[in-house]
Amino acid sequence: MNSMPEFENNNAARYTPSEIEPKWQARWDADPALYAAGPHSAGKPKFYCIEMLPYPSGVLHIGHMRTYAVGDTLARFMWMRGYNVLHPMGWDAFGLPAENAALKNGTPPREWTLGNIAAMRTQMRRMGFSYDWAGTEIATCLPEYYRWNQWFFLKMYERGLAYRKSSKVNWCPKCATVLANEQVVDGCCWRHEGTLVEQRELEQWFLRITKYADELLDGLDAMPGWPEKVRTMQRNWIGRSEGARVTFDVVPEPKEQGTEIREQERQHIAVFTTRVDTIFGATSVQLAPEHALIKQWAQTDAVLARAVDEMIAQQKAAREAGDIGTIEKKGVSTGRYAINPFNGERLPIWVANYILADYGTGAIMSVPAHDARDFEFAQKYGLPIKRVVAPNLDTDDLELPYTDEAESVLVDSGEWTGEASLEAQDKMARFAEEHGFGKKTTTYRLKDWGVSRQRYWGTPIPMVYCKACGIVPVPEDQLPVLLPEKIEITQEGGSPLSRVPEFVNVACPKCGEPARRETDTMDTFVDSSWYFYRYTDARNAHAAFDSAKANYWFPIDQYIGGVEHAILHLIYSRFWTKVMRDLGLIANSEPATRLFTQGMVIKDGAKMSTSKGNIVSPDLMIAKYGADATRMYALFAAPPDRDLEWQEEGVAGISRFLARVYRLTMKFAAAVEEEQTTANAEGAEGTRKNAEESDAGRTLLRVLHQTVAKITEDFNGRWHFNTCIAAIMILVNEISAREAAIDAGEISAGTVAEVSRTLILLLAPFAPFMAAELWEQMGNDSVLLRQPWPEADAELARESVVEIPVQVNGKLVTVVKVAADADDETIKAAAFADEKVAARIAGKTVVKTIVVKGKLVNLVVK
RNA sequence: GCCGGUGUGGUGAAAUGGCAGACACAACGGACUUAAAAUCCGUUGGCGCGAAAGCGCCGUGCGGGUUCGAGUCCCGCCACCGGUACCA
Repeated sequence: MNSMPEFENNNAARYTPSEIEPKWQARWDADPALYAAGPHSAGKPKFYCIEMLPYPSGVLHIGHMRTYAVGDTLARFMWMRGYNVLHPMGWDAFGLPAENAALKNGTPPREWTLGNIAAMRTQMRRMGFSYDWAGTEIATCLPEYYRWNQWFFLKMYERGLAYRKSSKVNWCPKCATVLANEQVVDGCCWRHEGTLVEQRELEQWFLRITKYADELLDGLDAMPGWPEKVRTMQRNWIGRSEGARVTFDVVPEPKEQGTEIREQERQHIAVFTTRVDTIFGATSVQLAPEHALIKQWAQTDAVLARAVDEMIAQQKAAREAGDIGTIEKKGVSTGRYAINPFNGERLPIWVANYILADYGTGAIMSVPAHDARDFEFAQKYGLPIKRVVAPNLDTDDLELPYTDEAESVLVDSGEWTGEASLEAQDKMARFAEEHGFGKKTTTYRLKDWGVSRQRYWGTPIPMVYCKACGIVPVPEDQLPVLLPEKIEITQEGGSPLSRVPEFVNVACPKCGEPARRETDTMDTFVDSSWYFYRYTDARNAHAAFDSAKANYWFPIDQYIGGVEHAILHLIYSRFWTKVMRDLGLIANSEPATRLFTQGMVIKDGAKMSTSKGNIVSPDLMIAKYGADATRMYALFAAPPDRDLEWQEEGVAGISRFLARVYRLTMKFAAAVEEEQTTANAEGAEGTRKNAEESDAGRTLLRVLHQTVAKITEDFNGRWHFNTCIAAIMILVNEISAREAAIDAGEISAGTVAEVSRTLILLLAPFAPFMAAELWEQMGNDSVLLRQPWPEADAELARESVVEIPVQVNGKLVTVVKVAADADDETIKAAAFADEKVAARIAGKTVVKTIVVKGKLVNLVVK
């Protein structure tokens, strides 16, 4: 037995995250004030940082974990920078999976959901995320929260922003329920693959988001802190297009001729077009298969009826196959005609499968010469193609379809011939309006938000239907309308709540007579549309939140989440913000100044997901490598906005790095103590004496301060945490390389103390458990999170000698060393003095010398 | 089709228009060990020359351009990933 090495081994501090992490987790859990935001009057600048709240599915996924690691690292940094930080967490706790779980194993949705929340909260605590649980945690399925959904709904109803109308909805015949658009996958139910979703006409509640369409769209231009991608997606989703509506009269049926047609019996077709300037080129009118007139005509026209049915069936099939965009254009003539109000031409009316019923008016004028789709259609069916726009009046040969409008003029367009396209659009629309057959119109792709769901696990819509009084809102003082908890979830159709008599039967709030409650619940996107306001005042029992608190914290300084919410959640919550502003509750018009969308986590080349079976469990990672290594790897492996390939070897690498840091730092603890003792004795801030420090010590200090500067800069700007961590690794490598010198006392205790101390501070946002442990082991009893972030000392960070690459004609020849503050002439001289340079330029003429101070020299020779 | 994004070693990736491949992972070689693990040290873009120190050439998806100088900027392509899809 040779005891010497073993002795040393035993003496070296071993990094044991399995001991350190639970110890600190317990301490942090026991101190609710640790992550609580300070008072508003504290004189500190505020920083409101949120990661999108998760759905409590039961397991924290490594993809979530990455998002939270990004937010947590930033929040910790901002704490240390002296900001008043609000960093909340909550649960998007309503939704269909809870009902599915109930169906599958009989667990009541509430129980299932709260159980999942508890499990995930534990996972998050294990990761060491700095959430103010006590002050902010919310679960949207609790009455304390959802009563305010109901309250907002009533406010919107009062203002005409919530209304009820009959509308088409997605209906799964197997679930016997309405589905949200996002639950329709390739035309089928997400739970019943292969079961086509039907369109059913139902009475539904809608929120009038279209009232804010222009503001939602225009606001995007003034949001530089949001990714361009998200803004573009929202612009497309809102889909504003300016054009004109033009009314075409339908020519009466021959059989009707001779008899007097009364004005109210006349039929009209309104078409929407963005190119009214091309109207002289219209050669047919095309209606959507679902258009009201088609339905009417089909009643007496069996051939038409069959054709329309076929079209609708075919569209369904195409949707099922997922290739709705590539479906072949098909149409059938209705045998009827419409009159072009501009020139009196008689145009055949067709029904065509490429006309969308729910966009514009569900009808178009077909201008084959100037629209690619109309062109394709006209060619297929031999409809005339009439050119009415050209680059100029003399154009003979022109490839069709010709769709340019910016530099085109009208031809063969009667009195409008010669007009520029863009101007004609405006003039012709006004002409139509003056003559009563049209109007300038703006159309949006965005539709009002249908919020009714025939489901159980959601917020009850606070409305009552009374035979005598009609729709009666539940009075505010009767909120919340509680969701009954004892309910059997079955496969039966219709709203589950409609089968709970105690819930349904209610006295009319107005007249007191027996009435029925609304049994639909709200879309869960309502819950997440305003939750971040609730965080600012989460325990308020009298209001959704206190305006003063919301106004202090809003807008959110940094919102972090997945790009998959770019449209739905992020439009709904912008809408909600504007409504709340108009209700006088808040002062801001947009919820978040900056939005960050992190990349996906990839495993084996595919997005990590349960269905692909390539899930990595954070718990397993924590058990093997610790939470610090797990979260640090998630930040190190790629910049946060990029997709991240999860490689376990990488986590192992980080954990080795942390072990090295731990061992080194623990070893220097003695030096730190010595330093502190001396400092106390001298009453000064430190004993470092730079002038007397060894070269090794000075180099170490230089690297240290360079690292501080780099990380501080990256936190404030680009968020490239991967290079921040790399910088810390470089620093640790430098320390490691000087371990022997430190052991030999060649570097002063003051320097060793400063380096160790600062290293811990730098690690604090990335590896909070280990940093806290080391901080304590160094003899500090202060809270690491409350320590000020280190300041980079520019003087110490400065290099005295720099290496300047020398190029000849742009090609690297050598590197020369010069003083960091050398002037151009000195650098130039050093370059010319170099042998290799001399050899390279021998016999040639130097025509130009470029000196970039501190960077390089380039000699241009001939 | 349209809108984003990405293309750099065996892999993840670095690089305000200024030494391409930092920092890691993996691999290989070595030290320690009876052995292994752990740890530490070293090598690692390609090709060529050299006994070696070293030296030369090529190299950031492809083709052009701007510049003293391009992974980076401009023009035109290609591939992959994501979103969207007949929006009149």
